[in-house]
Amino acid sequence: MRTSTPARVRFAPSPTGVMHIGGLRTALYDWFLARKTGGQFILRIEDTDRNRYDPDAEWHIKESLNWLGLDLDEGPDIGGPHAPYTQSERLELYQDAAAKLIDAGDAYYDDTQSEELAALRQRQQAAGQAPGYDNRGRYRTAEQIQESRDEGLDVVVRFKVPDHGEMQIEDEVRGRLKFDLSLLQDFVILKSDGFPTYHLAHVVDDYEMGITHVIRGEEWIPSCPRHVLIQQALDIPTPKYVHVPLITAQDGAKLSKRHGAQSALEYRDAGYTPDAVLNYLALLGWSPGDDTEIMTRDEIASRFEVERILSHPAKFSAQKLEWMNQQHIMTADEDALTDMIMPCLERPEEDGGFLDEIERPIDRGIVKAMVPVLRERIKVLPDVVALIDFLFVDEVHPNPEEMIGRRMDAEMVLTSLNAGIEALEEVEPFDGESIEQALRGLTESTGLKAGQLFTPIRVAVTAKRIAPPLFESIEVLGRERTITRLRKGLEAFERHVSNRSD
RNA sequence: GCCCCGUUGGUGCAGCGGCCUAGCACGUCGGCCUUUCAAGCCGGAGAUCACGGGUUCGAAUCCCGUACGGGGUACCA
Repeated sequence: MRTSTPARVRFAPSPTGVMHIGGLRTALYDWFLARKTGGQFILRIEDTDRNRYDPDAEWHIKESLNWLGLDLDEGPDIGGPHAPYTQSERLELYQDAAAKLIDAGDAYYDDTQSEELAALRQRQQAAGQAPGYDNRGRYRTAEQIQESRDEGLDVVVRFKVPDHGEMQIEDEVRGRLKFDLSLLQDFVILKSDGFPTYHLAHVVDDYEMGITHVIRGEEWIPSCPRHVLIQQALDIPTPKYVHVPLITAQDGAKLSKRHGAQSALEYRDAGYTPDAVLNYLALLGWSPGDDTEIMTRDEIASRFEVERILSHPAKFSAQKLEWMNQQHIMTADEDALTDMIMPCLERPEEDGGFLDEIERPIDRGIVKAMVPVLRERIKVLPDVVALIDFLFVDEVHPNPEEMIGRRMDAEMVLTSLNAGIEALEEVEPFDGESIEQALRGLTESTGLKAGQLFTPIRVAVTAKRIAPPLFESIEVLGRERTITRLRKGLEAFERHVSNRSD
């Protein structure tokens, strides 16, 4: 294995809304790289836009990372050698950098007002020209700026972009990127409210925090030359750039609520396991180089390589995620799986949990006993609700008509139920294996086929046509309750038959 | 409009100049197994490797163009 130097990577979201799976995947790649190289994974909150600031967002971001198990080495809550990790608390740093750039002649104060800018854009568009700033503020005098300030006008700081030249940037996934600087206009680095723009703030912070790899969405590629320009002017090194492809919806468009594209926490609530989501997202834009698909987080981390990140966007497939979830559920630790299932059962009926008439808390032992047979027949955790609720209700109301399975008549139902009651009264010990033996033995004495024998019993015991395996279910239900249900089922069926013949 | 990135079956990936009569997985169809449902196993359909030119003895793989898709073009990130 090639030895790699420890990477310092940061996940730097803006607290402007819920955390989307696209952002989450970026965080994943950050984390994988950090863990693979023995480096650090850092969270930095980029709250430089006070207009879009959402106070709940930061919690949502941390909760999402936490759920996926992406542990932080440095961040707002846990601190670190470069604290604070929230940009609004580091304003001085950016203002100093801006001042330095102004002194060196790489940036200037601009008092062009937003209305003027809007009018300019409008005129350009009307004339069929490319809309953009025309660098009109470049040669303002100190006096002019002071005058504007005195009048209460807005003053920003703009970076002065060279009029000519080509910028080449090495991208770790795309190779060499080339940009024509003459197409790039002077851009704002410090807003009139004293806050920096993304361009300035992240460059300063990445340098201050010793970031080695900037992993971010490909929507940043076009503005990357700005970042390198700032670095050159500030005389600080350029980190490695890793622009990852977007995740799109089935129609190729950006993921949105419309597409069922949800935030990370919605997947949690819908019953996906963190390992499955992590595994699925990792493979959306990266692969280990062979056909391996199901992997643990440690496997992914150890096989992760930035060079193997794809350069084209991937469409999100809910179907494949479901399959992958099932795969992880099938191999998950039994206790851990049970723990994940419990809240799905205990939440209120209206939220998809057990019927409200079922008493809380739910008996974890019963659930755990069923986990081995449940795990391979659920796609998402809440699927267990409909599968095992019959174990928790006092009474069950089977539909007699459903007891008559394929190629069966009423007589067979009676035979099955009666024989079942008799056999289950005797079985010792009352466990799955013995129950199976006893019930299977009945095929000979009754002349019924296995299916004909078990269908009425299943329906009487569970009130479902589709249920978990019978013998395990009966064992967990217990002898008393099983026999009671069989008797009631028998009565109900007899009533049903006589009503029908009337 | 201009700039940037991309393009392998419906979807996610493998492929890095000959091993490709293009492999794997999801999905789909059929079968087996079977107490229901799953899981598992076996098999099928599905791709002129976006298109057109080059380079080469040889191209899905390298180069150019076109088309299409996406992104950017803010005192948003």
